[in-house]
Amino acid sequence: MTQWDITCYPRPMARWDPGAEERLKRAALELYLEHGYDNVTVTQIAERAGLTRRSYFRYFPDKREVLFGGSERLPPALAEAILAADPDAAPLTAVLDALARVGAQLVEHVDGAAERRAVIDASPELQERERTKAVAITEAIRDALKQRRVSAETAELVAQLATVVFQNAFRHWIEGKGHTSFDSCVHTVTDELRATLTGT
Amino acid sequence: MTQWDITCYPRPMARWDPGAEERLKRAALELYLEHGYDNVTVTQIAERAGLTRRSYFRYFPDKREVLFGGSERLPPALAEAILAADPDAAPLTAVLDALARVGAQLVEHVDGAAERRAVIDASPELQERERTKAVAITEAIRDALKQRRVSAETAELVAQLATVVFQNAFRHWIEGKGHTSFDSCVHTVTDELRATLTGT
DNA sequence: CCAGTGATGACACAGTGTGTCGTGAGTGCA
DNA sequence: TGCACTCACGACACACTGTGTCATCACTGG
Repeated sequence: MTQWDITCYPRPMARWDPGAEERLKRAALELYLEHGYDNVTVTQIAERAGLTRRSYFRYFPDKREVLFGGSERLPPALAEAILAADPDAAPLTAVLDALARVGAQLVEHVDGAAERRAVIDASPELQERERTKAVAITEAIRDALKQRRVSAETAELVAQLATVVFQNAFRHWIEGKGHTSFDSCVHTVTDELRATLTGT
Repeated sequence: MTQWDITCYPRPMARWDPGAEERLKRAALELYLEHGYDNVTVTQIAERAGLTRRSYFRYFPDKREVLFGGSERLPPALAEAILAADPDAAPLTAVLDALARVGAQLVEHVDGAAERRAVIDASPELQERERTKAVAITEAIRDALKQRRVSAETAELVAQLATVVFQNAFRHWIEGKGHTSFDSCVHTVTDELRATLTGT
């Protein structure tokens, strides 16, 4: 009555079941939704995924990270897009364009975004980790700008500003799910931000 | 040879030594500086403070919080300053004025600011907690703005923007310790931010 | 058929955070 | 003086996180 002898993978795949990481992610999301993050133990997640507690920690460094798989690809993607932008473009312009472009394709293959948001919103501990992911974005933007010969000070501020735009745009996009493009969300937030700063 | 029979407090003070919380703060800062956050245990902190591990957790909810004592007073102070500002002032103006005012007096009775910064900068775990404190500031600003009848959307953005200003101004102030006023740091950052946004 | 590889299980251990109970110093009252 | 009362603290137990170490076992390549 085990659940991992259903699929049969071709050559270069693993000796045991290769879907372990995915099973852990799904099990964790389900359990966190059902009982709340604090009331779930790593042992329970591992057992639902058909593994032991020790094996969980071979896939994820701690109890939180299981919810943020894939987020490590966003910072380098943003950096690449920024470096590929028009060399003459102003720093903020280059970053916002990159944001809109990368964010648009990011938004495609995000499944369970609403569930993840619900779980995170209910747990301060998970919110702390999410902010760390946001900082990774900020740092990637800052470093990319430095490579474009932007001053350290300006790079830092533009990166923080852009992260504010990104977070709010993403929130807008989730709230108005499907009815608005990510690109327009970015522009809306940027315009509002510009209005508050110049109108002062 | 105990260290808590030196001072003698008046009536409404405690039965044991009332300086327990302060001793824990100092012990933690010292140990974190000496050996690094990860290599220090709560037991070591408590013992240096002349207490047991169990008593540590009666003063602080976890191993991190001991470094952030007093930070809970900043959000309400900011909120109060914002609500006391000129009712006709633009949202960002009101917030930045409050920031400069409250920050100026905050900066006075902050001892060991540089040490705390060094410890936090060396520990991702402490950085996560510090961001939580920043979010508390953002939320206080947002809620204060809402009480000033600012729209929810604008309040959110201005609050996030102001928090960016606050953090960078505080960093500038620490780096140029004593040579610049907190107020001027706020203005410098604000001007730079405005330049990047309007110049785009 | 056999040695090598690599994911996994089993076990041990330090450390965090919490619940519970006992103790002993200081307090208020007769 | 005596006596209950309060309350910070110590002592102990416990669940859980995160990590090191070793054994196992399936699969691979020869």
